Amino acid sequence: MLKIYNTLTRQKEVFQPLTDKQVKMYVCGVTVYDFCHIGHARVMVVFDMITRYLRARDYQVTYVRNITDIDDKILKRAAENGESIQALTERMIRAMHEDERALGVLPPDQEPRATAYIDEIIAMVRTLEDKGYAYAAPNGDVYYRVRKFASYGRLSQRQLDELQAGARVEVAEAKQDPLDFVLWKAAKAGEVSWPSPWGDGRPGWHIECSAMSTCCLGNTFDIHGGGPDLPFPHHENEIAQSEAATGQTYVNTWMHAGAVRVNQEKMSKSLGNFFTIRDVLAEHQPEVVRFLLLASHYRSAINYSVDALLDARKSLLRFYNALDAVEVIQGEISKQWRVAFMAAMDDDFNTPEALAVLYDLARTLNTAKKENPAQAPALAAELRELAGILGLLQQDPQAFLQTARTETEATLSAPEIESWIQKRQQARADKDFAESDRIRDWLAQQGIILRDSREGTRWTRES
RNA sequence: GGCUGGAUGGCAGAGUGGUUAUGCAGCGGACUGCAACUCCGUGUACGCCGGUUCGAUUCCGACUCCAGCCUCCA
Repeated sequence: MLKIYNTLTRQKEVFQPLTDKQVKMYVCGVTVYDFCHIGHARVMVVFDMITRYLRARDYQVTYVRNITDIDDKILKRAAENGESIQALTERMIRAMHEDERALGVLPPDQEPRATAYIDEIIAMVRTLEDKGYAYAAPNGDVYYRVRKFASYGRLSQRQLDELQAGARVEVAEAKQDPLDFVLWKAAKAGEVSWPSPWGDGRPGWHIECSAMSTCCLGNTFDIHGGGPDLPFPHHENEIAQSEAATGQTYVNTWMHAGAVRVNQEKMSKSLGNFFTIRDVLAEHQPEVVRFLLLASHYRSAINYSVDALLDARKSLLRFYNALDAVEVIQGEISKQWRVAFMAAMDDDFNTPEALAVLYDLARTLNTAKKENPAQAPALAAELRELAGILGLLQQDPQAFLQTARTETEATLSAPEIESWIQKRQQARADKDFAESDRIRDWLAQQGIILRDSREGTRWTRES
């Protein structure tokens, strides 16, 4: 029985999709004006893990993640760069895809872009206007009349009057109420725009998600996800827009990933303390980053640091050492690990507990390699298969072990290393342990760690 | 100020009304020519103060501290 924590109700609930065995999920993607950072990576990896698990549990998942490709920040950045809006967004979308493929994130089933849904957005704004939830201001903007939507604030547990009291934003003159938010922005001279019943303009931020999710998944769907800073106002506004427009429940389960912190502060664009995915991947293996992101529960805050990455790498070394030098062949083994793994994941996607099961399986595999070799291939197969549900441990063990942490640390080539190992083997055969140790120490200085076994000497590039 | 989370052993990180994960580090042992890898053993830690209870880290209340949202942000 799968339970998921619902932000709307602040508790874990038994997950019951609208249609049996089918899951419709929408996740808020990124605004493509810059490279993605580790906070974005967390949302990508977490919802990828969730999708993989749901599929492993035989759900048919339709996973939609949007791309915001029109927005004030994009206009500003494109102007700064002296490039067209399209050139900027295409470049960033390409970079985002590279980043997430590196992290083992499977492509969503659909990746709708805001600029491809202008007609649908306009149609939804018109519906809101017809129903009295939206009004055109004299300046050409169209606003949502927040106080008309009775349950506004439910998701983020906010009282309207308190919101108003705490408002620090400059209130646009054209708004009838300071709480109202923009659905359609009138274009200023020279700005990119689309024609609409209210004049040339572009969509507000929140409306695109309402329009695209509804178009792709229907008026009501199962799961809506996003980052930790989205419940208010973004998701709150989405609910107001969609439910006012369709008259139906928008989303059953709301899921939000936890923040990534740096030195106990949220990693964010505005604080400027963010690390882009590509910068991190220049110095760390992608799977290490993915492991770090899944080693904590998806809702808890995690602290990003190089030390945390090194710890994650050590964990992966343990797993890949277990998978090294063993055949991977499915066979009859105890179901205990699979049962425990699924139980952990059924509990709101508890990946730390699921990983604990995999550590136990890895230890059993290590023991079997020595004491019960006939069982080892099946244990290895189970380990790889269960880890695969998390998108982990799918590399060739040697490939992982022999990859340097950073590009620059790969000083010796593999053939060179093999050659030194040969020389050392000869020395060992001659019982010339002084020479043997001299070679091993020298290789260690180059970052190469040797492991002798009956099957021969294997090597690992240390971090 | 309002709202929402959190505070677990040296570090990371789950979880539970009583048997107190897991990983890293440390210590002892096995394996090894010596190591590394691996295996075995070893750690009663749950912010503070009250309350409920036979019993609370786990439930309730107050407090302290940390973080997030309330403004663009995943």
